[in-house]
Amino acid sequence: MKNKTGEAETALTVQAAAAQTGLSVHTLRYYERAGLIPSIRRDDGSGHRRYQDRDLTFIEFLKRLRTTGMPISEMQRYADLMRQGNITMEERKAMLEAHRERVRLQIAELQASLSAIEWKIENYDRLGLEQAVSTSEKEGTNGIK
Amino acid sequence: MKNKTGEAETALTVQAAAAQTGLSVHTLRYYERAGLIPSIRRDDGSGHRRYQDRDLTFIEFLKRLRTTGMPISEMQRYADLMRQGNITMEERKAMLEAHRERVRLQIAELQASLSAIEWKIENYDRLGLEQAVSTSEKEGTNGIK
DNA sequence: CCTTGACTTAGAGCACGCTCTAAGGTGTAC
DNA sequence: GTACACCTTAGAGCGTGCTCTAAGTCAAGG
Repeated sequence: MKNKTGEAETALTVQAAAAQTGLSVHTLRYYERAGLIPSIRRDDGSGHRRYQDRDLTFIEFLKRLRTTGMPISEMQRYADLMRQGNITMEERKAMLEAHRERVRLQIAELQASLSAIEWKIENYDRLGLEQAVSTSEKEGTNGIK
Repeated sequence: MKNKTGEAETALTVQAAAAQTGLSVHTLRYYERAGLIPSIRRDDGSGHRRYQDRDLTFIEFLKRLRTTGMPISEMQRYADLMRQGNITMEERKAMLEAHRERVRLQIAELQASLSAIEWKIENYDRLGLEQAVSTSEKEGTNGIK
């Protein structure tokens, strides 16, 4: 959905920005109100939001943070630091480093869980349609409800 | 925290089960009420829950499903199927297979986000304490608030 | 001019997954 | 027998992250 030759076109409406980022219009406004997004420029007459390329780039980054489970409150802190300028670079970097570790842990946990799930699926294969009782479930058949 | 030589001891109280699984007492009862856990046996006189090894094993599996983002409603469906016995094995296996794909996707997404975060951290290193404006943020310094 | 439609705001509402409360039962220790 | 710890239940409450509503503004088209 690039404009012409892919050069700076800027100025998307909130709808267009929603379409492009995959967030809802509501969520975009919510993020801005929450102070996560710095400043979105407005159209002179109407006061409507006009998303520029750098806004969209930053929103993509915010999406990364959310995807990886960073709470809104921490993203607010990060955005606050950005607003304070360069003197906060170290702290921002430290936040990202801490978050990086959490993400690595998350990935490791998911991988362990994936293994467990795969193992369970293989169990269903092994004990397939002949026998039933799997290695960790001997329930069923007793009408509990 | 195994009992003696690590053999079958069964019969943990809800507190002990909570300690062992890392879930709260409240959550254990909530899961049972929600029909996620099949049956937990009760003490004759008091009616108190007595968690057996297989209960704990199954709870660990439930934790895997939750960790990987399976909604409670879907876990309820899975537990329902278990209660219906062996004829539902295929459907249960299908559920796990579908979930496995979602988990794989999640991991891929997390890894992509991790890369983005790492890249951003490296940016802070590169533009370090000398210059400030990073590749995707030229905010700051304009007192918005 | 006036309708249409996309936008604006502040604030209410909602789904999810717990988490806690209130009122009461059981059983062991003194 | 009574204090105490620990359990039971049904149901209310809560934090998070959206999601939606109501009331109003603006600009372009007929």
